Amino acid sequence: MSDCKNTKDTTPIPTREGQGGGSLASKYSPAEVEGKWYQYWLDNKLFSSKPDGREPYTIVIPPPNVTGVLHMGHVLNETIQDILVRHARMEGKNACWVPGTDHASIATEAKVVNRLAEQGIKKSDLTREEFLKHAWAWTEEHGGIILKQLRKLGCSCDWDRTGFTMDEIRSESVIKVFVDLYRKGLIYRGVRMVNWDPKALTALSDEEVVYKEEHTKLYYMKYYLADNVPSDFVAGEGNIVHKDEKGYYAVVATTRPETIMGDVAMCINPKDPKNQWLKGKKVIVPVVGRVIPVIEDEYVDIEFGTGCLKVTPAHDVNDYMLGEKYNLEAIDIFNDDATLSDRIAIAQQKSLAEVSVSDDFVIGLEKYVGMERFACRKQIAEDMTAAGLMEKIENYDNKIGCSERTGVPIEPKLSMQWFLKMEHLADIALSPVMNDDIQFYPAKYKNTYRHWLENIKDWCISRQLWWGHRIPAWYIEQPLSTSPRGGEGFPWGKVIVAENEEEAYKLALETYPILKTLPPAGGAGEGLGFALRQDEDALDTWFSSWLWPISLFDGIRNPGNEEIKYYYPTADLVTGPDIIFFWVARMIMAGYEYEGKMPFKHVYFTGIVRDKLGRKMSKSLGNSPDPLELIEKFGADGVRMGMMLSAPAGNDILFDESLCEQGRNFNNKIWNAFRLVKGWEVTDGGQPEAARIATQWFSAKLRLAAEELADDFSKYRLSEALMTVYKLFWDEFSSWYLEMVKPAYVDGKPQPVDRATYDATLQFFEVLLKMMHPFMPFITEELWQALYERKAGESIMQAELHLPAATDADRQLCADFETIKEIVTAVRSVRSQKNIAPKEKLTLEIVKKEDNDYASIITLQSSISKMANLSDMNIVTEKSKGSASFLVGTTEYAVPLGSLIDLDAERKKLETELQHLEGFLTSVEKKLSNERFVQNAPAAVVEMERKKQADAQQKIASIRETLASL
RNA sequence: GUCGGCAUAGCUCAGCUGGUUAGAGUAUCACCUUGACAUGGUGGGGGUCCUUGGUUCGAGUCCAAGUGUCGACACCA
Repeated sequence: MSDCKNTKDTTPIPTREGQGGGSLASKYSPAEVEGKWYQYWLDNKLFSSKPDGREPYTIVIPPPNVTGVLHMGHVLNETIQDILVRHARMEGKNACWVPGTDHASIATEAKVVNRLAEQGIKKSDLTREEFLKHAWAWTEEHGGIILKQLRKLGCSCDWDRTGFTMDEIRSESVIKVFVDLYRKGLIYRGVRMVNWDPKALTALSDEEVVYKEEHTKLYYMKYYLADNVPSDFVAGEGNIVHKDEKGYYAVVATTRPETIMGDVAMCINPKDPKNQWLKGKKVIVPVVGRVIPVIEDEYVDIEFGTGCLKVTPAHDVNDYMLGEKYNLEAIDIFNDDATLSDRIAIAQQKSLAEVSVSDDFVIGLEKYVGMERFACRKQIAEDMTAAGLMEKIENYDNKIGCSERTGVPIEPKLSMQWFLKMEHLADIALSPVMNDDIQFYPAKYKNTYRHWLENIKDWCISRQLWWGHRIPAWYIEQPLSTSPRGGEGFPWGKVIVAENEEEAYKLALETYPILKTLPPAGGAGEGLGFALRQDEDALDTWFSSWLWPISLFDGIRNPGNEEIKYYYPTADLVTGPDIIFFWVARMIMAGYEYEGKMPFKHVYFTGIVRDKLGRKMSKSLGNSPDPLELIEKFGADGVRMGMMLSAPAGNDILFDESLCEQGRNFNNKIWNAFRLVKGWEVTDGGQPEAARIATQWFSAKLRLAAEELADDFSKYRLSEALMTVYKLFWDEFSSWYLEMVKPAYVDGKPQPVDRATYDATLQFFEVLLKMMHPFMPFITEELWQALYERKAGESIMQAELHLPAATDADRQLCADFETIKEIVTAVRSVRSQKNIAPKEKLTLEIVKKEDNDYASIITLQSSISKMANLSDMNIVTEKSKGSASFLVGTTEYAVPLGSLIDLDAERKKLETELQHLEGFLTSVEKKLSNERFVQNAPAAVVEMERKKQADAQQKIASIRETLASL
């Protein structure tokens, strides 16, 4: 034991043997401990859950991307889930945490495309089947890495239940739901304006568009009048007319000059005084030479730009609406990758053929064909300026809608897509959250949720991707191998939605009996007289994620099975508020639609993990630590604690490595407390009074703490719960309890501890370990196993925390102990001020007065003696001359100092305190002398003030007395 | 622009239905290498509770306005 301090040996303790603390290293080393116990938990199937008679507690993991790697956001999220799961498990619930991964169609497909590109393979050169082979290979190669990493963190997931959004069960569930919703009339297909990602080459949902602030330009372009303007033309009052040598013109402001190629009208507000002269006119689209009408609609903002709006129905959502309203043609000028289509040149020829337009206004569009959209914007602006068609260009700050995944600006595009009607689903999902059937933590997100549901638009669920669930829709076609069959009344091109191709054939024949009249086709596999071609599109990833809490228990394919009946609804969902619409809201919809019940009872929204300067963690800033390196450095328990120390629900957390350091230090503290206790030699001697009192007090303290802890958990205040156990262990247990029961040293040798104290201490330690286990699973298991002899396969994970409820006597004892602590601290403070060594024994005098409140303290005096290192405690009526005194409550205490006393300093200290007390008394008396206070305030409050007054008066008298005697 | 949250010690945050001259962790300062732990011990200092007004016997807490800040949504081409 004596050489402990110098040892650098960090070998973890042997678990069963080696009860002697003396063999333990002075520093806790997590590395081996953590690996060892995780394997033990796995070997003994301690995470596994099967339905039984106990109350279930279920969490489904927010599935990370299958090819992702662990980042700090995951650490926060998964730590919280693990804490909740472990806590529930120790409450005796049947805890089931289901892990899994998400196929993340856009992200994964993009990664596969990139890798193929590195190998010189273009996606377009591959068939769908070939591409999917590559994608699966990639998934198997990189998939599940993140799940392995979760084990390092200590996550107690039931790994046998691991799901994947594209495995068989989940895929079949998705298809089944699609078919069902289609048959319910909630899914439809149609041409709509959608958000097009020109890099990923797919449509996106509104939620997948993020807006970015950008500095752009506002271009003011000249649209010359096509009408002959009489020479005596006079615009009315208030009109603003533009005219130059080429003629009269209107000015249109736009941020996207390249889209003029799709212009089909110019729109003004009918009430706009400055543009009245344009009513009923026709104008020439510059560069293009197309003659377009001036239309009127109040949609146009009079104040913006010049009040003239160019209408391009194919490339702007609002213009699209105008186009619908006024029956305008939509000219799509872009290819799918947002390069300029050759349709623009064709359109120009067509428009020039109709009306003759002076060459002054026209530039041949061939040169722009194939150009990238932004290059074209720059080019066309230059060309227009050169041709005198540009009035001016201004700087303009704008928010651009960009693809969440690829980051490129979205192109609004008309296309044929599949949509899910949201009205009914939003209806069933709103009220459970608003009336707290499903509780949000923090509740502020209820507003966000409501706002979204009340303004919801139909969900575009089709994606032009291959990696994902292929839409189960087939189009009826004529077989290729036979000559065209034509014929009126045949359903060529009609869509059939079914769970598989076979079903689709059946359904096609049922729906269109006329198909039965066709002679069989000749080709292989074309026994029927028609062919079915499956839709090429895949489904939005979230269309599978939204079923996750149901599909993980196979509740879609096998409704009402044992598992879904037992585990659903799940208890808690832990996720970031950034996916409240993508995922949380939609799971609630699916939950009510398919199970008739909420998918989870509580939603815990985490904050975003930022660095200590408040910046988002990102690869480019290099401010995102690698969680695995942190775990190596501080241990998983240390990292978990570092994360949780400052992570109240919903608040962003400013992560700093020093928090993990704090966590590691705490582990070390626990470790060393264990070393102390396990190093004790035990005798059958009697229990010292100080130790007897201490054990009594600490068992009361534990009961109170357990209540506090339960309260914190019930409110999902996990960082406060952690702080509760942190202080309980470090301050109450280590600094007070252990110091009180610690046997003394005699002649440099530690004395043995009595059996009663030893047993109690071990029991306390076990309770503390259980309280800390959800937060720090590894070290608590290590020490729990070493504390007592355990059976094979046993674990702290399953140890329940049974503590009797705290009693009034417990509360009183703990309150008295707070007084003791004050006295001890005051004595220590005297030592510190007077430079008296802790070893030197002191005497403490309790000054007896009428109405003194020290009665209960006297019974605890042995503890005071021990902690303050006193030789004597005397009750006196008159304190010794030359003593330092202090007040605790209304009782005066004094430490005789003899020659050590510094009268000036003592006087000064007392005067400061006196001043403070007098100020306090004044404020209390002011209150009491206010008649309205005495009349209006509750009696208890007034009584309290009177007590404060009396106490203060007593204290002041006591200090005055002391001052006088000095 | 609309809506919402937040503003308390150097930092990160508690502070419940208004009622001790406001608390914690951390940082900081002083002292201490003692015999579980210097990844430690002991003691201390540190606050105009954003501003202004109001309600009230009484406001960090309730109300209003303002300022700052963060977020959601909507966007004017």
